[in-house]
Amino acid sequence: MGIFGGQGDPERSMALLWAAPGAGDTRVAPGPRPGLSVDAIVEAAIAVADAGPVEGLSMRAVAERLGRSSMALYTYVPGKGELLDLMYDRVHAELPTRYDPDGGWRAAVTAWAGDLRAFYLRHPWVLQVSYARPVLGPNEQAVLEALTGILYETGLPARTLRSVVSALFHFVRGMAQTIAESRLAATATGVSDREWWVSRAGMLEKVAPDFAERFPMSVRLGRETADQYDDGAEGTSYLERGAEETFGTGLAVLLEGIEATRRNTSPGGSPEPGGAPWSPEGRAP
Amino acid sequence: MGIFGGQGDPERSMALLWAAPGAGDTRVAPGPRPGLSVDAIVEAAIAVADAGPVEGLSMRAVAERLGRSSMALYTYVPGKGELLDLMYDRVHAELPTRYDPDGGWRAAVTAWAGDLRAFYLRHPWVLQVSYARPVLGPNEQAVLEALTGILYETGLPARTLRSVVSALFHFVRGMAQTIAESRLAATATGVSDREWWVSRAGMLEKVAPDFAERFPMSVRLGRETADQYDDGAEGTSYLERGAEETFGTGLAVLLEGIEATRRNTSPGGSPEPGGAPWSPEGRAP
DNA sequence: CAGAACTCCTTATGCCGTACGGTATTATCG
DNA sequence: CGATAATACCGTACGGCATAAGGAGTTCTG
Repeated sequence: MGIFGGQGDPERSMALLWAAPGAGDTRVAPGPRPGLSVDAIVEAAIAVADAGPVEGLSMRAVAERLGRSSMALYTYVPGKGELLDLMYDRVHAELPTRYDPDGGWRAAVTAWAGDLRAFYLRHPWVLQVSYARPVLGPNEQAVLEALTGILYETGLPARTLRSVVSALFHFVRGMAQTIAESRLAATATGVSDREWWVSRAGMLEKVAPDFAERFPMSVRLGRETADQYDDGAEGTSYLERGAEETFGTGLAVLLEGIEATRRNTSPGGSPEPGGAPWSPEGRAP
Repeated sequence: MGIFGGQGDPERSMALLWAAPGAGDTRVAPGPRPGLSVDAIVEAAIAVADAGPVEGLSMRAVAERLGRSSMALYTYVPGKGELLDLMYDRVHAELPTRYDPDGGWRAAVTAWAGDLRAFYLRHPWVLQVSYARPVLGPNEQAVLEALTGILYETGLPARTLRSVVSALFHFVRGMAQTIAESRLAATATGVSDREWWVSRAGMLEKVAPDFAERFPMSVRLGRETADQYDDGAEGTSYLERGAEETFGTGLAVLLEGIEATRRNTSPGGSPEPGGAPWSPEGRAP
């Protein structure tokens, strides 16, 4: 999903993204002194986006926070899309650029994933930015660089490594998104996760009394994992505690997969991990 | 990423979702004969959404396709959010509800993932619907049921199984989203993936001449995986062929992870897969 | 035939991004 | 000093969006 970044004059976008942080101080041009700066606008926009749902991020809202009219922003930034690209890369500077390799790649990947997860939860709007045509700013590149460096330790061939990088990103993004949206929904509607699920379960019973026969496996899974978080502890919500376990376990499974693939590969045999081959045609109509 | 579904009167939403397909034929109420139906509206909306980017899905556009005014839709459907929920569940009926268990769980999961991927590519807008507070319709439930059934074959404990289900969904969604957005960007801007990357690479060189020193691992990965798809074959695009390999390999790694976790677990020992434990605090500022 | 129930429409409100043109400010050049 | 040009910022306006409110016409039940 994704909201798309700017499309107007990519050269200008890239220049803005990669501009040295404190550049362009000396002023010689005529005209009134600039009261704003690209940096200030990006910062304000991040604050607005962090404060609520993505839809709240409007040019008007950002300008208001800076005491200007929305049109004043267009002096500094080509449009909303480009602003989003700048915000996107800027916040990525929060993430570590290096992980200690001494503890082994598993520990490093685990730390990387945890940091990224926490980062997405701090800035959920980042998850709205499309990653098909990446922003290609320096800070996101650094995050990718860190993970790539860690994974080269595994000795996996480059093509497999690329796949693993993708899988890890998608996993962390997906998990974080679930939690972020859940939080958002809770504050937006005033209904907690638990209340929501309880009420929904009740409705399901009414509207689909044959649920247990139609979906036996789902019911079984629900039964066997239920009641674990019913202790009513404070702090994180019902769903979030479950999500944390899901994250940890899922990540562990992925790491096991990397380890196993590594073992299969390193003898110098086929560069492909084992398992059934996959071909792109779906079987559905 | 996520557009949220309806929030007005959940009872009505659930009733609409779980309504029997051909129900409510006999007409006794006064008033003019209904010229539309929920089904017809949902179908039209799906057609509109499939035809282009999600932003093109507006109440006006759907109504226009049906020869009505946008407000006429509100007679049948509470609002856009609820309509989206209905569309979401409706298309999920395209997916198989059962996978042959005789070939083993690996083959079945592979088939499931391939089908789901193809499905998302047929209906990219589905990826925009939030899955934090699931729609909980019958057809999506059936997809979950199918995967759960397959995975119970592995003998994994329920809690691990839940994590694996999540990981698989996030993986397929993420991979499909990359391709879908890439296609969208290509048709929207008229610039192919390859052109885009080439042009971007050129800009990067200009704007960040020290790229190779700053990001050596990324450069190495790029070098070692480059030129594989340079044969200029027709059909699928440059990026998509890479994405297909990435999908297959990533899925294989995941399956390896499931297999390894299964082996670690089945002796009756700890129900947790191996590897470093994960704790929810990030280390970043 | 009266009244109620129902479908569908027109209109209006308040958002959004941003195009256009105007005004005030500040530098440089003569 | 005055003229000129470049710049920052603003007011207004356009076309889009979801949807609230209320009205017109249609079809049933009594």
